[in-house]
Amino acid sequence: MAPSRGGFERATIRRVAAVAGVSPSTVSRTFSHPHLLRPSTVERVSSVAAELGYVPDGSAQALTTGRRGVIGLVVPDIANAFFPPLIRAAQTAAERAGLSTIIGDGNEDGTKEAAMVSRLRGQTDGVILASSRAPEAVLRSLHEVTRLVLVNRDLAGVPRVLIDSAPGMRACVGLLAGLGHTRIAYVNGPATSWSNGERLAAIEDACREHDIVLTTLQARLPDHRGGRAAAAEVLELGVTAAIAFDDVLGQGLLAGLAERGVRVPEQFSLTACDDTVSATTYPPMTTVGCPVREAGEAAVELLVEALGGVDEERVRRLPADMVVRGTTGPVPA
Amino acid sequence: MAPSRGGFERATIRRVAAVAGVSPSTVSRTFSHPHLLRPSTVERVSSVAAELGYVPDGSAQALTTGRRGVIGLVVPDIANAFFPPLIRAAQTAAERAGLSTIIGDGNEDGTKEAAMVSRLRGQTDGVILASSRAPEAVLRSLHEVTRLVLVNRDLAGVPRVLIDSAPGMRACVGLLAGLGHTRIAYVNGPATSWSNGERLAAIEDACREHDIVLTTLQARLPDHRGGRAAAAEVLELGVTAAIAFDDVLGQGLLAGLAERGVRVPEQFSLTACDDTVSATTYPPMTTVGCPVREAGEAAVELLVEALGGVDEERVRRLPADMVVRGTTGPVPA
DNA sequence: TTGTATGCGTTATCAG
DNA sequence: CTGATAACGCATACAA
Repeated sequence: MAPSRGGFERATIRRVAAVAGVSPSTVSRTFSHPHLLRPSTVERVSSVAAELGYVPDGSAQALTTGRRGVIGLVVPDIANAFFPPLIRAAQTAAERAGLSTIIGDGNEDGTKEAAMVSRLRGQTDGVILASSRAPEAVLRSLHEVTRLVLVNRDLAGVPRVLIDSAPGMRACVGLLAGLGHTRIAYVNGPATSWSNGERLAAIEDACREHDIVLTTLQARLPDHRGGRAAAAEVLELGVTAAIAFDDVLGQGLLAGLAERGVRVPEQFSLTACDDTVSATTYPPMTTVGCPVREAGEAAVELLVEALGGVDEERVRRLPADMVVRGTTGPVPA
Repeated sequence: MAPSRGGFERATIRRVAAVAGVSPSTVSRTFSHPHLLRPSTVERVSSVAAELGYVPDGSAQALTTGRRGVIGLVVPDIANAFFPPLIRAAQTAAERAGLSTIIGDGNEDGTKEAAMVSRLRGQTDGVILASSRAPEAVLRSLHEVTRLVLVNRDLAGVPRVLIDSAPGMRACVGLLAGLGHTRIAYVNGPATSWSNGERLAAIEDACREHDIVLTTLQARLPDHRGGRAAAAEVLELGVTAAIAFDDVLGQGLLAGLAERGVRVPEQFSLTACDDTVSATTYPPMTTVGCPVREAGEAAVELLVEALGGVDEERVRRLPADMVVRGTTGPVPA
């Protein structure tokens, strides 16, 4: 077997030891427990290591310590604007804990997700599964064999981070009620989405409270085009305001309205959720600002705790609040 | 040392072997070279492995084979809309090659990037560095010690994928010229960006060719707000059209124009680059569609080649072409 | 404070 | 076709 596939002669702990005139264990300690060594030794070994371009081999470390120093983070779609900030925050938090992050794209497919998590078992210390599309039973069996943290999936017994968009959604309904709207529409997101269920429930509840007539509809697809196409339907409903499942759908809706010459917020009001693209639309959208960064950090924290042996169930709920911008106005006369 | 940190009893190849009544080697072969085994043996071992929830330990595999089955992908900012599609495509291509992908966020900082790549050396087989902000010398020394592929960085001697936005940019100028525009502005991107240099050069060239007077300016920051703020400056220039470095800047510009009551494309024309958010603005922007997905795939292919021992310099150039949408129109009378 | 010996889980070599 | 054995690079218990 050729150990150096392709030609790079990677420096090993032994080579460094030989050059520095110490034993391999001393080199090892230089990196993992320098306080056990005489400062001058650390100094000398470090400089030799740097000179030789030595970097500890993660695989070998993993084999002896049982910790790979890598976690997995699986999301349904990296390209969905909701996830990159979450990924970024998680990645930063992980790095702070000395962990690298392998990103998995589940391709909006629960089966694919489960397969990824399984494979990741052999390469990571644990995995975070965000907005999973997989059925409960699958998640449970995954949790049996892997250190697992869920984001936006409420499964008793599994550590999880939940973004609670209900307060924000209720606030949106309240805002619209205050502006005189009495008939509004909710444009649903994906049926398999836990968040969609939560949001819908909160809106229904708030509408009852404010005596608002709510009509719900489903966009053909929960994306920009779907939202754009849904504008026609929404207008036919005779409502004066709409709440979109998320920003992407909301932005589509906004474009669809503009396309039809409907001025927002003068003639129609609109709110969305997530605050992914709301700040960059014109007019900027009133939305619910989901704390995705905090969610990413919290998920890593929970996973790190679990890796450390904490076995109790941990749940972190993060409230999402309304952000008022320019798409909400008084009901037209 | 406690081998099973935290409580999970991971099945090893030996346990599977014992239960299946074969030798460890046979279990190993069941997964890596099943064709060397009698089908019935493969069958039996596989079922035992499945029962025990056995997954090969990547670290141990890495140690013997010299291949970790993991590559790194470092980008300046995961949350920048340009990268997620590239990441996604790269990740998919990598997976097809049996590789997992560790994502690194360089935080728009060349030094941070270099540190990430260094660290990744111990955990990956090679790394892809996209739109690096690091100076040439740093990249070269990184290339000395790591299998490295660059995206959008033209460094002789290092395998690289270059998205050539010049044709698209020239086409934009041509389009505007055909619509009667004779004075246009270019809003620059980051100074350290290789792409910005390429785009500017192409535009200058095309403007000369079409007898167009070009004014260039710099947004305070190359983001949405920067673009929005730049709208005022652009309007003062007395030009009838503008080309933005990228979509984000373009979208900001578009919002800034709307804010000032300037109708696009009736009173002012606008083009951008990247096609990240152009399709979702209102009106949808004319832009240059960068083949980021292809770039991600190509980068992985180059890296896989390098891992396979291909030592010759490989360069892949991908042309970006114009996508005409709704922000370009005839010069106002 | 440092060195020596052993084993982590797997694969490749070689023997059968 | 299958089994025994020796590494891979590192961290640790133990010895010095």
